[in-house]
Amino acid sequence: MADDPPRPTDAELEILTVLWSIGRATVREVHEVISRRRPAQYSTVLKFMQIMAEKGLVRRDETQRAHIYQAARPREWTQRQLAGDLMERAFSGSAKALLMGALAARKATREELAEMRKLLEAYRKGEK
Amino acid sequence: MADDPPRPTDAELEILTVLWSIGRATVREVHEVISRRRPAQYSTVLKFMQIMAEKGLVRRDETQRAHIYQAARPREWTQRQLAGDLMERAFSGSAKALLMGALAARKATREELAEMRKLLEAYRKGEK
DNA sequence: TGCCATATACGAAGACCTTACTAGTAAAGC
DNA sequence: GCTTTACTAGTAAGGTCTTCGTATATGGCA
Repeated sequence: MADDPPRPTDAELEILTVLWSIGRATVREVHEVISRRRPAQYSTVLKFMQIMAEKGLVRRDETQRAHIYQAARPREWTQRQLAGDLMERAFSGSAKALLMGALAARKATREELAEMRKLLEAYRKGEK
Repeated sequence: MADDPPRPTDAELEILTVLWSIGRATVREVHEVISRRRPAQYSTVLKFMQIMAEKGLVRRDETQRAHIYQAARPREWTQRQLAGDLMERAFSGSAKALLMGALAARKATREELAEMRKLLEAYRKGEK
């Protein structure tokens, strides 16, 4: 497996999010999704995706004229990196502190709280 | 109250962490703590703290020759911003997903898991 | 075969981030 | 008082991030 890609920037993360959600896609398709939310030039999105290919954040298939892109790492992998990085840098490595921050930022629903409790429970029983 | 300060950069967050831990401090004191961990020029730290003052991330008392700095916002406030921001951008607003990422990044101890469970419990009972 | 639509590639500007040197100034010590 | 020391401010270089205009290539179709 190749080297780990670097932490994505804000704009790069936005594109990765689109790729994770729709899977393999052309620049045009990604641009369409993004420009539905905010103004963005096609060439800007293209540029980002070229840079991301260089960085190893995405892989691309160039056999077609319109290159096909896909995220180089699954969503969960990147989420783990990002959560771990922030936990380290801003919460002195404490998952509990990070959880507190998240709950303070946006109140979770009763259901979400229950699911999280189940998650912790699973971890307690020697979950890997 | 003044405008919310922007999200701190990596280097800024490192300095804030020092300020939160030792409270009010001069550039020299902050520099000493940081250079104990990694090479860093005094003037670099100074420059950062000047920029942070402009951005509103820190406040400074200039009555002494050696200015006294302090974080403009408490640690918890900034942690809430950062957790909320990442939760929004990388976890589509799901606290549960963020928690999963954090747990996957670094296995929590049994005690930490228990404390987190208690935390969720408290939230369930209409905690503010 | 030549034109049009649509791709990619390239270049570049402007903001911000990181780092560090140096000039100038104020305090402190001799 | 004068020198040394310590601090701030200013300047600048080099890198990254974000944005976009434009040039160039390619495939399809009339």
